[in-house]
Amino acid sequence: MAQKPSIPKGTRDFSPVAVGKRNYIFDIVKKHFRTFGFQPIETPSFENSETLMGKYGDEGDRLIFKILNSGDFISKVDDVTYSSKKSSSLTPKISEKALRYDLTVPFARYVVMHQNEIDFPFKRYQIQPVWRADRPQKGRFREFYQCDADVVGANSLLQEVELVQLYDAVFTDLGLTGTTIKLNNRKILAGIAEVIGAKNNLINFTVALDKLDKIGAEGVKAEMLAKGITETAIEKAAPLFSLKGSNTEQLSILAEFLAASEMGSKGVEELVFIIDAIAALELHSASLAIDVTLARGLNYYTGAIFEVAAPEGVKMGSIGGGGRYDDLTGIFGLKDVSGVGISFGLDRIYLVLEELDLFPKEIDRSLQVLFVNFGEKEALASLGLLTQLRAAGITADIYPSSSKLQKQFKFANNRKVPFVVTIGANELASQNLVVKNMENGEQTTYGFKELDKLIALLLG
RNA sequence: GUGGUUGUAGCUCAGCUGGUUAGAGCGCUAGAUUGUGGUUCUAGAGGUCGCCGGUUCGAAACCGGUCUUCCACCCCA
Repeated sequence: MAQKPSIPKGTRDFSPVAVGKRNYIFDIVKKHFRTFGFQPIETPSFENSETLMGKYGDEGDRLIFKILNSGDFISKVDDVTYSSKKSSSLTPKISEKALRYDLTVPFARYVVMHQNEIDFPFKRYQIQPVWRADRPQKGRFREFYQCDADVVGANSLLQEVELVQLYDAVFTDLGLTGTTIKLNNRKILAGIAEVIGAKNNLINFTVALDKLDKIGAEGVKAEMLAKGITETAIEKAAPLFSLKGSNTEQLSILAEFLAASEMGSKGVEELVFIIDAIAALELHSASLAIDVTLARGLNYYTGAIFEVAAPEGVKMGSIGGGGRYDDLTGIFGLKDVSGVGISFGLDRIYLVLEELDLFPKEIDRSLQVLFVNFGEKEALASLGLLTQLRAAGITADIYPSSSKLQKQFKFANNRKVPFVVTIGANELASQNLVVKNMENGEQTTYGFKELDKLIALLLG
C-alpha cells in the first residue's frame, strides 16, 4: 500500500445502502414522470463545447468542465496564442468538448436535432449526472444527478398546473410533507422593473430581490443602490419587500401595483390562472405560495418560475426548481418552440429524507433469506431449495463456506437478513429445514416438501 | 474565482504552552459458548498523526506549500 487512493474534490462513492436509497427516490420520481405522460431520453455525458459555452452566462462558462483534445494537442496551437498565456483564447484550441453542465441545454439541442421525428407536444424526462467545476459545499457537488421533466411545444398554462401537481405527487409519495412550491412569473418581475423605472436594470434588480430572505430588506436596498438602481425606484418597490397575506390577496395587490404595465398585468393573469386551478384541484401535501422575490437563473425563463423549499425546520437550499422558457431552442435555430419544465434535486432530497428519517427501512434489506452452510452435503441440499426460492422471486443466498455458525449468523445480522434457514445433518436426515426469524429469534421447522409455506412467509 | 475552516485507528473523536513506546468509545478478530446473531465478560490486532518541505537537540503540535472537508461570497441543484 503505497499511497491511500482518493477521489476528486466534490465527487462521491455510493455504498450499496446509499445506492438503494437513491434508487428508491429515482423510482418514485420516474413512476410519476411516466404517469404524467413523460417519456425518457438520454444524451451524451459530453457535448461539443460550442453547444454549451455561452448558454449559462460568464459565471456558467467558468464552471463548465472542459475536456482536453486527444493526441499531441499542444503542438497544433500557433505560437502567438500559446505564448499569450490567455486561457480564454487558448482553451478553445486545446479543448473542443465539455462535460454536460445541465440537462436543459442538451435537451434543447436534442429537440432541434430531432425535430422531424418528434411528435409535439413532447414531454420528456431525463435523469443523468451533470458536472460543474464549482466549489463544493453541503448538498453541492461537482458531479450530481438532475431529474428533469420538460414539455416543449405546448403554450397552455395547463402545463404549469400539471407540473405543480407533479411536484406534489412525488413529494407526497416520498412521505415528504410540508414542502412549499414557490411560484413567480418573469413577466411580473419585468413589470415591476418597468413600473419603478428600472426597466434597463432588470437583471440586477431581480438578482438583488432574490436575496431578500437571506440578507433582509436593508441588504437588498444596499445591493440595488450599488448596482445603480435609483433611490426613488427602490422606494416605489418597497411595498413588495413585505408582501403578505394569502395568494389571492397578494395577487390583488400586485394587480394594482402593475396596472400600468401590460407585461406585468399579463404575469398576474397567468399566476391567477395557476393559483385558481390548483385551489380547485387541491394538493396532497405541498403548499403553493406566491413569492415575488423568486428569480432564479434569469437566463432563459420568460414566464412561470418555480422553486421548491424543503419543509420548515430543515436547513437546505431549494430541492427543486423550474420554469417556462419561450425560446430555448432559438439559440440552436428553431424558433417559436415554447418549453416549460421542472427539476428535482436528488442529492438534496436524499439529505432531507435522511435528516427526517423518511427512508423506508425495507431499503437496506438487500437479502431476504440466508442459508447457513454446514458442509458440502448440507450445502448441496440447500442449493436445491435455494434455487426454488430464487425462482419464486425471493432474494436468497447461501453462506459460501462452512464457517462457524457464530460467524454465519453474525454475517446475517450485519446484512439485516430477516430470515436464516438452517439445514444440518439432523435436518438433512429428516428432510426438514429450520427457519429462524432474526427479529424475534423464533424458530420454525418445515419439511422440504412444504417450501410453498416458506415462500408464502417470505413474500408476506 | 475571493476569504475563512478542517484533516490523528475502519468510524466518531481526545491528545495541555513542542518532550520517551500516540489514547478512548464503537467496530473488527479470537475465546468464554464444537448447532445460533443482536446482550455480557476476557484477550488481541489496527495509526509513516492528509502529503511535501522548513524551524528545532526534539514536531501530531510551530512555519510555508499542496491536497481534502466544511462555511461565507459568487453562482446554483
